[in-house]
Amino acid sequence: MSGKARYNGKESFAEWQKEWALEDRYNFRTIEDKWQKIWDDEKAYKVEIDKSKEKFYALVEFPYPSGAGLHVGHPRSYTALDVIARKKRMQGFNVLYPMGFDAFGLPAENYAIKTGVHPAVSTKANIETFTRQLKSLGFSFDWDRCISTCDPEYYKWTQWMFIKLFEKGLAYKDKIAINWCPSCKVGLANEEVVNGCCERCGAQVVRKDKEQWMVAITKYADRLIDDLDDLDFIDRVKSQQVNWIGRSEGAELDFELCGEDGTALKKKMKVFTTRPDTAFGVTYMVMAPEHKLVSELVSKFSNADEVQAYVAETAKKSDLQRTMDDSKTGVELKGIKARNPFNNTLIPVFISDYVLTGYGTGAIMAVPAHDQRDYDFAKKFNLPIIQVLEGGDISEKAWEEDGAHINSGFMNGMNKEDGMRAAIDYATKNGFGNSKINYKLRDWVFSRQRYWGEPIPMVYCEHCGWQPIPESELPLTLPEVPDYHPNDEGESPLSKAGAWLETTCPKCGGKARRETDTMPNWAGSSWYFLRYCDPHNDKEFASKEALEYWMPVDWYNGGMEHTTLHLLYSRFWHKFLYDCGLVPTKEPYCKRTSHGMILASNGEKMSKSRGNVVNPDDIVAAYGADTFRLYEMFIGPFDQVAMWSEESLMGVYRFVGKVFALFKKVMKDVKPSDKDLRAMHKCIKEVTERIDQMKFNTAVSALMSYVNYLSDKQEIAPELYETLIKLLCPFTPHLAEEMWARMGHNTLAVKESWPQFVKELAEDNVVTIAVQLNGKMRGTIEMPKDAAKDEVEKAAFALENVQRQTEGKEIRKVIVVPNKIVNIVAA
RNA sequence: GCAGGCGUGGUGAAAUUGGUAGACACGCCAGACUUAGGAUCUGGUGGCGCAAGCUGUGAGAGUUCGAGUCUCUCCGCCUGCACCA
Repeated sequence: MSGKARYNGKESFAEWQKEWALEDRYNFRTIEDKWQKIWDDEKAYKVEIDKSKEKFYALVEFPYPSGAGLHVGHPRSYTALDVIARKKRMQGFNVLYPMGFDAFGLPAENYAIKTGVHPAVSTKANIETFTRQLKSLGFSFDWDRCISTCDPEYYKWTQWMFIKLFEKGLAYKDKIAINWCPSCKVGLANEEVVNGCCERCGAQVVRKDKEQWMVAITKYADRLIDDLDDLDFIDRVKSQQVNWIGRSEGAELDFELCGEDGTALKKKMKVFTTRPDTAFGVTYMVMAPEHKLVSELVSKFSNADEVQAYVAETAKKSDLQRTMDDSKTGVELKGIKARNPFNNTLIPVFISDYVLTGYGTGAIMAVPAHDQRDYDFAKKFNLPIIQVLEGGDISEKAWEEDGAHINSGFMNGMNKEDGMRAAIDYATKNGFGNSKINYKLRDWVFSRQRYWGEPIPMVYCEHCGWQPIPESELPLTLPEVPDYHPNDEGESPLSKAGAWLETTCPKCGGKARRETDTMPNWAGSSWYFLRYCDPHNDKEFASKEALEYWMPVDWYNGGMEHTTLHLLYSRFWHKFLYDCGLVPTKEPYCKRTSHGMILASNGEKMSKSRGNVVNPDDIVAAYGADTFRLYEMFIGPFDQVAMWSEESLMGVYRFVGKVFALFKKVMKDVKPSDKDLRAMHKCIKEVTERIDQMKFNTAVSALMSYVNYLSDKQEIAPELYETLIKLLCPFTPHLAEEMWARMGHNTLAVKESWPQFVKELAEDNVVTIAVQLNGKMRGTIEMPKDAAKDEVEKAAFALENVQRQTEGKEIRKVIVVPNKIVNIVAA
């Protein structure tokens, strides 16, 4: 550390202090610039492995460096974990709190298409802006560990891990429907489809099958559910992940298809059902319009034209539109029937878009009496409804509760459990079905026909099929391309990369062609927390030593919107690496919390188009980083949405100014009174506990109450003020540093130790007890803490109000809750 | 549609997890002060009422000595839905 920087060019600390004494206005600009520079010069937040200390790994979701710059929502999460990281550091932990950039993505590419600016150029500029903005807020990131997913030294390892997935059979190619704009001839992201039309040209978007790289996350479905048990994730994250994976137990059953007259077509229609026991109530069957049996059997349909028209119509709808639509549509496949294997009846077969190809087998047996969607469909198409579970009235709606089986042959009288078992046994014995576990979770579509992403390190050889490129050729860097549009077949812009495409097969040495698809954003963000542990390693993605010291992440905070995608993908990815013996823990994150969004003052989302965006730069310029940080912590409950309010921010600004001004009342020789110490210890206790619980808003309230208490005093003992500085340090580090120095210290406040509270002093020795009569408040009594029950009761009855209102009444019961309440029940 | 969440003064909210509803702020009202500042300080501020008191946590019911908190029904709002990240 350089004395020059510390004393701002002055020879001695005393000289510098003298200069301050003249300045009694809170000048955040000078203070913040000064301390940011000192922290930077001294690398105050640089962290290394130190086995003598307990580690703490705090992580926030790294941002996508958009052209719009930092949003006021970003610092909510970053400040929160900065507060936690700083407190942990003061408590003696070796804290890793890193930051980086999730830098590949669609917006940079669209910007390139529009302007011709290479995504690497615009991304670099955006990262610089973000870095400047983040640094202006005084976060305690170890900037030496900053990473970017678009850096070849980083994505080398993303590609390396993909090859591992391929080698273990978890990456494969499959046909998947994409959004296709027939006019632009491009595949569109969901976000680029507006009301079923192309965002750029307005043409009707259709679904089109395309070969894509897939990753078999479903193979990990059970472990992704089961291992949640041992994790400290907030409940709504856990339940949302469990529901997203959507495990359900049931059966797969085969229904024979036949002609109208019952002649077998030698085709089976496989369905998944969670209620095979209701099979006697099946009155029709439904396939998704894309189901392959539809095209295979098209010659058998007497209404083939109608069927094909419906299939074409369905291609225009997304899965989301299909499930959201209430009105059931569909077409009967005239000319064929299905045979119910349980009772041999022939039933009609339909196609309808309420059945999706992606879930189960893409076909269902419909039980209209006991499923509302089937019921609606049956009513619309005048299909029979047969009740097989006792209990409800099915004249108006489906009966979706349980009941004993009726009209169900061998299952009659059985409950759900027995019925399920009997139905599956029957199906197994007769060879038309078996029990089956199904998931809503689908395998991960890993291909993008885009430029600005990691190239998929695979080559295709006529003889050997798909082969990964040798490790020595990694990273496979993005080639330059003449333009960033996909080609007319919708192939990635990389298909125009000329000579880059041609290579040799790593297996047979023959001619081979490179994969032109790139990876999705989620790839790079699936393992970035591992790279932070050892970001400059060029031999491995991170050393074993670094991983064993730093992993797992102790506390990970991020948005709810990432719960089902990023958070699940990265848990899966990590488990895969664990299975390969590459990481020491089976889960990446011990604790996961989530912050609420910050909305504009009118409750709307902040957006450029609405013109209600608050730029963090303006706030820092007008009020300073400390006020900004403290306001974001005070704005409301951390896990809920909050509305931006410059008036509330002003209140916080006043508070910060008050803390600054309070310094003048600090007198060297004043000793704290017992009451002072109680106030101080209470504040330490509340701030300490509330930070751990992420109740930042009430932690700030506690600080405000303490400052109000100190403000009422004429003279303040140094101990009281220094404790305040330390407690404020995680929230307003610049101010804390400044006041710490003004108190005459030449150490850094951020490296001081966190104050401890004495339990006895943090609690009041006199308590106010509420006195109720029949549950209604009638007054309060002051009692020493833990006073005897009968003493409390006596004092309660002594209240004038109580005497008056109990006069002539019978006292039936007196409830005394120690230190809290006395309730007298009288009549 | 499915899934998760939220609902308390004029506003943001708090409530030791079943025990004094509205802490801490914003705003507002009244007053003080003057280096006229984005001031600062003091007092007040859920509603009705002169008061005693009554009433009050989206609506309705229930459990309890006691419910913002637990249970059920209903209403409203927000978020996500797999190629935005």
